[in-house]
Amino acid sequence: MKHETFSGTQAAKVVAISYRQLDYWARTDLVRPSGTDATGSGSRREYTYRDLLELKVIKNLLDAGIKLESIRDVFAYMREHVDTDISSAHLVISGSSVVLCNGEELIDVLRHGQGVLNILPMSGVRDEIDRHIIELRPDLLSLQDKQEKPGFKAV
Amino acid sequence: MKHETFSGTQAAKVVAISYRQLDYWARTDLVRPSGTDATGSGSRREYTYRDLLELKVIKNLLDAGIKLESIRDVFAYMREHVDTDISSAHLVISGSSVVLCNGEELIDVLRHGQGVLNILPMSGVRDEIDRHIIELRPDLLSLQDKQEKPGFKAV
DNA sequence: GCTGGAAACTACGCGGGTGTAAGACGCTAC
DNA sequence: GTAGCGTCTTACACCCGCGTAGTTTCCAGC
Repeated sequence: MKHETFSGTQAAKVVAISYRQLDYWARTDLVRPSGTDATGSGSRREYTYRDLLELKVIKNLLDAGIKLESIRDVFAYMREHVDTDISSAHLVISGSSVVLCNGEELIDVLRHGQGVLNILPMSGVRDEIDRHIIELRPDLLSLQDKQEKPGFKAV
Repeated sequence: MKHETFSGTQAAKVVAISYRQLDYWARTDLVRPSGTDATGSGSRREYTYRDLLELKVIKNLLDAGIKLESIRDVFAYMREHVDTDISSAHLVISGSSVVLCNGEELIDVLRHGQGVLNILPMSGVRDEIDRHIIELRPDLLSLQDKQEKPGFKAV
């Protein structure tokens, strides 16, 4: 499969953020394009589908009122510990630790939770991304293949 | 029962926030002392036990990485819609709406949730507050009575 | 090789949420 | 009444997360 990538402005549109946000996040190492990074004025960033998933997760967390600072911690933690298919799980943030859960596990986490738990169902994230991509680029129906794994692992 | 109240500095210590935070929150109408409000330089704010619960909830949400702006929305919503005993329930924040749940309801909320859910078990909040109060003022063991209702209602 | 457009870069500014420091005020004790 | 202490108040400054605007660079099309 051809590595289908997205420019900065395209990525921003797909995940519904401003270009300035995307740019700021790239400069401050929150999410850099894993396709091609910027190499100076006039160069082009290339975001992969997997990047879009991360960006959308961030956008959802922001919309939920989570501070960007905390989101940075979450992703730092995730990049270290998490790497599996997340589509059917829930992302659970408790303080500085992050877990992926489904079903009974999730309930268990809730019963024992002492602090605030931030919970994001990941299935919705993938669906949303796919919808927006099709809207923006109907040619990319080849995305039906599931080759591209989302980038997180269960801890 | 004597309406036992707490000064600004005492309240700040009990909920483990800085005085500047407490002051800022009072000035910007997030949490004002329901005992006595400030009436100028040298006056004294009087916070009730119920106020302490609210402050502690805010502190926990902040620690979980929630933006103060969102917390303002949450409390605006709660003051309108919520008014029951929260000690045994979970505070669930989904976007701009807030609910109190326990057991099966909570699970249902999770299964149908599309956005991020912020979940705070309230039992821990009350316990934490009580512990810190006893630490600060061992004389107040009269707080064993449950006369003071927490200030939120189920929606 | 020139030109136009799209993207990345830079500079500047702003508002929110505090921290620090110092001043103003009321109350209690003497 | 005045000295001291605990508070509230005010002023100032800082950093983060962008928005706005203008500039620079690359690339495509001619």
